[in-house]
Amino acid sequence: MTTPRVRIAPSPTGPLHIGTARTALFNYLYARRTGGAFILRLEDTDVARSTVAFEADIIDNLHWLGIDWDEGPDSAGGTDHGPFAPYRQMQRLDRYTAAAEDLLARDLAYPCYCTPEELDADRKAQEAAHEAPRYVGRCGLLTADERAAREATGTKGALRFRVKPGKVAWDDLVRGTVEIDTANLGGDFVIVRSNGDPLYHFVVVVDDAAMDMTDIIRGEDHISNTPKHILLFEALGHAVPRFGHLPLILNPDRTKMSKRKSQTAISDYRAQGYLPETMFNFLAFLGWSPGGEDEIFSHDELVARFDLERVHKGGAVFDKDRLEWLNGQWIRRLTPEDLAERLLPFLEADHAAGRIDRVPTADDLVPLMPIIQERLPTLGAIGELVGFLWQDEVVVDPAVVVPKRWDRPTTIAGLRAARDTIAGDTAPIDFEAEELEPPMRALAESNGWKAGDLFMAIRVAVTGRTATPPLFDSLVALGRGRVLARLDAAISTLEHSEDAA
RNA sequence: GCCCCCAUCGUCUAGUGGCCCAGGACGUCACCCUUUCAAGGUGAAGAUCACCGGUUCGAAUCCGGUUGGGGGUACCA
Repeated sequence: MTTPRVRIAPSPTGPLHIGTARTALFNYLYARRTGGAFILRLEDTDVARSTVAFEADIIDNLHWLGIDWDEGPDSAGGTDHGPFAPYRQMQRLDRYTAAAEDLLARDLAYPCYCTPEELDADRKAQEAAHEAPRYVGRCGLLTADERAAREATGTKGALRFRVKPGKVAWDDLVRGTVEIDTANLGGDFVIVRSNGDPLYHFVVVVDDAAMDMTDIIRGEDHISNTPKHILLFEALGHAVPRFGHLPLILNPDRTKMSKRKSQTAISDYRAQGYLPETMFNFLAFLGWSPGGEDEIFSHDELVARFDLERVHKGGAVFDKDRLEWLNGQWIRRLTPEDLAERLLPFLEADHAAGRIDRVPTADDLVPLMPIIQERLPTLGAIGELVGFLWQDEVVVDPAVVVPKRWDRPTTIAGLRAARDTIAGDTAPIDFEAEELEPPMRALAESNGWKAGDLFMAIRVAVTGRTATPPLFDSLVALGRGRVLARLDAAISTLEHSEDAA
C-alpha cells in the first residue's frame, strides 16, 4: 500500500470555518497516524471573493490549532514548499488550461454556446414538466463547422464535460458502497466558464490528480459531487482515489452549521479565550470517538488513537455548553505560569477597551492563579472575574452593598468596623488572607452579625460585585491601601444615599 | 420535484446478536463542601435504542418497508 496523501483545500473567501477546521483535523490526524503526507492547497479561483486577509486567517488559525502541513503555502501571500508547488490554484491556471484542451481534443468535453436565457428557459420547461433540471445537451451535437460558425461571430463558449450514461459507485471510507446513476448529475456540466475561468469540480480533480492524492476526506455535502469527480479522474486518465465523507457539523436546529445560526469562525473562539487544546480536542470528537469513556485527549493522544473506521455517519450538533466545559478542563490543566502568560493578551484587550485601567505583568498574575484558575470558563472571562483588581475605582451600588438581612445603618457600621480592623486601629494585623480572616470573624461575632453578611458587604464595597474569588484572597490581591480607600468610598456613598436605602 | 445520506437520553456519544428493560459525558435538578462565585464530590430525573414487519432460541445490533431529518441539485466552493 502506498503512503497516504491527503489534503485540505479551503477557499480564502472567508475566515477559517469550524467545518473546514474539523475536516482539516481529520485529514491531519489520518496523515499523522498513518505516516502519510498532509497537504494544504488554497482554492483561490473565486477571485472576486478571495483575499489575502482570509488566506492569513486560515493559515494562522490552522497553525494555532496545532495543525501543520508537509506541503503547501507557508504564509499568506508567501511562497509554497513541496514537490508539487505551487499550491495555490491561481498559480496553476496553465495546468487547467492544458487539461481542458486535452479533454476537448479527445471530445470528452465540448464548447457550449447556450445563453443564460436559453438555459433558463430549459430549466423552466423542465420544472413545468416536473422533470429534474439538467442541461439538455444541445451544444454537444454541434459539428465542427457549426462550432466554427459560432466562434466566427465572436461568441465564446463555456466548456462542458460529457457525462457518460451508467452508474458510478465507490467504496466510501466511512459509509461503505455508494452508487449514483449519472443520469442524476444534471447533464453535461461546465468545467470552464466562457470567460476562461476553470470551475471548482474541474480544478479540484486536476489538482488532486496532479498532486497524487490517495484519499479524499471531506464533508458529507460532497457526496453527490463525487460521481462527477470520479468521471473526471477517469477522463484525465488518473487512478481514482479513495473517498471518505465525514458527517456534517450542525446548528442546534440540526441544519448544516452556518454563520447565520452559529459562531463558525475559529478566530472568534480564539478571541473569546478558548484554548487551542480545547478546540483540537473538541473538534476531534465531533463525528468520532475513540470508544472508551475518556474525553480529554491531547494532540499526541489523538494522533495515536485516530481511526477513520470509527468515524460516525450521522451529523453532530455543535454544543457550546460542552465546549465551554471542556475549555475549563483544559484551563485547569495549565501550569500557573502558562495560564498567566496566555491571559496577558486578554487583559491587554480589556485595557484597550477601557474595562481596566492598567495591565498587570505575568509575574503579578502568577500568584493569583490558584484563586482564578478554577473559576475561568474562558480566558476572555478574566476581566469579568477579577477586573476590579486593575480598575482605579469601582462603582458601588448602594442597593447591592447592603446584604439582604441588613439595613443601611448596619452596613455602614459593619464597613466602618471592618475598615478600622484592617487599618489596625483596634488590632494590628498582617495583610495576608490567613491573618485577615480570624479578626473579621471575631468582629462579626462580637456584633451579633452573620459572618457571611459582613463578608458580602465588604465584598461588594471593595469589588463592586457580589461574585468574586474568596474574599480575603481578593483583599490581599488588592492591597491594604486600596481596600481601605474603597471601604471609605463605599461608606461615603452609603451615607449620601438615604433614599436608596 | 428528483438524487443521495442518516436515525441510541435535550446534546456529544459507548454499544458491531446474548454481559444492555442500554453505559459515560455536557446540560438540568437535589444534596455535600462553603463568606459569594466557581471548582470538586454524591445522587436524581432523562432513551419503550424513530416506527412497523421480518431473520434468529435470542436484536439497539442483521434484512425489508415506513416515517422523520439532513445534504445536493449553478458558467459558487
